[in-house]
Amino acid sequence: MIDYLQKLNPQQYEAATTLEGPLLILAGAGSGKTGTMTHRIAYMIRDAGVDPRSILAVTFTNKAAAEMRERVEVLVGSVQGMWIQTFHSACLRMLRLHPEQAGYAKNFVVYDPVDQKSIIKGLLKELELDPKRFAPAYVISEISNAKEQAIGPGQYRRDTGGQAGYQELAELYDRYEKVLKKNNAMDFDDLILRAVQLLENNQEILSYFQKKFQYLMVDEYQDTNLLQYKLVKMLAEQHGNICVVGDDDQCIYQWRGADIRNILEFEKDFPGAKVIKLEENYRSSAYILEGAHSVISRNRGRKAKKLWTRADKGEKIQYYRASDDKEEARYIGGRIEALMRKDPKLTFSDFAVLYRTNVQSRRFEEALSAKGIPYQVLSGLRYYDRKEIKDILAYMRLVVNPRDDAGLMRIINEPKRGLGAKSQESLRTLAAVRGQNLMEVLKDREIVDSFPNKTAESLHAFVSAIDGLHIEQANMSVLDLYDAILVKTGYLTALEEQNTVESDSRIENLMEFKSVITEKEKEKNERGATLTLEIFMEELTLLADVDNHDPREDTVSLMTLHSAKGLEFSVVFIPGMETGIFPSYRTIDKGEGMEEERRLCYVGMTRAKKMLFLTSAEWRMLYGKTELTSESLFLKEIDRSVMGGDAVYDKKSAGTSFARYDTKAPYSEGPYVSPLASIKATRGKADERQTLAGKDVVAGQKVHHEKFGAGTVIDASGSVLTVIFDAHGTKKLAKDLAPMHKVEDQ
DNA sequence: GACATATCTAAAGCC
DNA sequence: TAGATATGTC
Repeated sequence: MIDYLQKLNPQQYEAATTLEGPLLILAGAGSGKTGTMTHRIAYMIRDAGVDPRSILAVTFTNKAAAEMRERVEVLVGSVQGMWIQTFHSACLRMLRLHPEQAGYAKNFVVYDPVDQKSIIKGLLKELELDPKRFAPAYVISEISNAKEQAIGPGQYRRDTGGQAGYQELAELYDRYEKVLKKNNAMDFDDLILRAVQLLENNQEILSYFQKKFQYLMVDEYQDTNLLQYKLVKMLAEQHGNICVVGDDDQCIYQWRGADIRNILEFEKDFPGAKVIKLEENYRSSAYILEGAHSVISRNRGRKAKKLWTRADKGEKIQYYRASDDKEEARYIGGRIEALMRKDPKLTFSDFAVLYRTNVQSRRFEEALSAKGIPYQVLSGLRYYDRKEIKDILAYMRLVVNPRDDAGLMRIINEPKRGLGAKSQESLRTLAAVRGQNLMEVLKDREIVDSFPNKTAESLHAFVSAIDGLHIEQANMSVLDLYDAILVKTGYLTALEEQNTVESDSRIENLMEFKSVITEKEKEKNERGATLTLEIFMEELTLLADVDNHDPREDTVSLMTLHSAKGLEFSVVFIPGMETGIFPSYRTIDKGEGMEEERRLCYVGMTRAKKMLFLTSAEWRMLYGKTELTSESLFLKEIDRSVMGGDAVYDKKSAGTSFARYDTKAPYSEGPYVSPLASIKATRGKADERQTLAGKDVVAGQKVHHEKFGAGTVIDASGSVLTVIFDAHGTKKLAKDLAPMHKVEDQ
């Protein structure tokens, strides 16, 4: 056996040394997936004589790509020549090599969601559509979905023809595509779609890449969508050397297009495929694994597998039902303190609170700061989403590609230069009438002069600034250009004049951004290349997350279950184990959605190395209302034998003790009916008693409803509090009970 | 264009 | 409840 492969277990070793033919590595949580993949690449290069240039490894996130690159570098010394990239950047790279064949001009730009939104907004105006009925976000998601299915505007129109509202959507989609084409721009979905089309329509280009990439690897294969599948399939068609790594149990992104069938049907899609299961877990203690398994095994659509560990049984899973959401947070804070007192080796960064929705974070922030516990919240907000950064990026883009209308619209009045909605409106119209890009229109002196004096002046100044930068740009470093933009556009001056706390922090961010550029330049220089503006822009647009999780900081981590995928912590808390929160009310009566929630639960549980705490709150304030909650179905699915002795279920609601649930109940198809009815509460004045299915209810009365189940009407602080048990625990019932009255904090 | 007020809505977020 | 967005007023 080769020395560096010695650390691998037999399955990992086999996976790392199987190079030819289709290979599916089913890598369970904590099974050493990345190590296996990187060793596989190392083996190719060090022992199998594979040319690094013939390796293509794709991941979903920049973080994953960076990690893979780093670890391969450690093993092999260099990643030179290999394509270790995200799906999007790999596609972009192919498209940059053949823009014309893909139907674009050389300097095409990549639009982000903000640009998309501004385009859709413009189109809504143009078509005089109601932005409420056609919310930009909704329109964008429709378009995105269509593109992920490789459905163009024409087919979209045909497919949806006749249905109310779809006519307009089809028109929007069609025009949206035309705008992008005219602006020489692609959105994120285009990157994959156009790359696939490029290969589909150009046999030579396809053959070139098929020959070039003799060895393909795909990480997180369970998250691939139809287009990504097509891409991989095409590239692998000739040689079949395709290795995909993934875990169907961790497919938690179906809602954004991931198609779990890709991994489930890999062997069908790639005949002769070898399947290797990595089932030895190196992360969690046995009780935790057992608990996670008892949950995930309820899913039907999954590949049979079971993680095991050599580690001790460890601590049982703890469950705590708090009285309300505040107490739940206090409890978690208290537990962190107590555990750290007990075990001095624990640091804050050993703890994570993983919640289902971002709104839950607030309570934990409050509770942790009250106790003086340092924490960091990993929110969806990203560094490059900051306005000032986006603005400067838009300037850069416009300088590179003057046809970039979305970029221009973004910054034409940023900083304020008197070019408000009205001027923008007429510019847009002019451009539309003349079929030109905004910049082309602006370059026409006559047109600009036809605007009111002040406006014309501003426009001239704007055009000449951009134009000047466009010309100078060729002989400038990225950093110099950045400075020039800040100064010549008046952006920096405007901020300085504001002189507020906010503008100060913006300036700070802008300065911080300079170090990002410097770093990138250094990086490139080390590899003997120079950082061109184009390359820089590219990397930035596709760089979504600057890994805002800083593991070096000793803080408790607060994040959603989704963003926890791939991470691990000694002690994990999963709060909000309640019907409606987790599983989310939106999925409760949908089998598919429910399976995904269950996978999410599995992902969350398997993040824990040593201890896992699940909590729920009896009363929870949500959307301004306080409601009685019921415990999550998932709690009942965890095998009792791995739960800590002091786990108390529904200690306050009589008749709902844990023992009543048959945790081994067979998993059945159809709507998920929780054995435990959930409770909705509403308070009205005594003379405004709610009726339930035509029945008048009064305080203290037991009620029964064939659909909603049994419940009791109880009395709270003088007025009637109607409590209804509902088999689904969804908001549907709330509607049935309207009008609802607010329930004050108990 | 800035600011105040009204209204609406509520999951997750990779590139 | 809280935030985002739309609308109103100066």
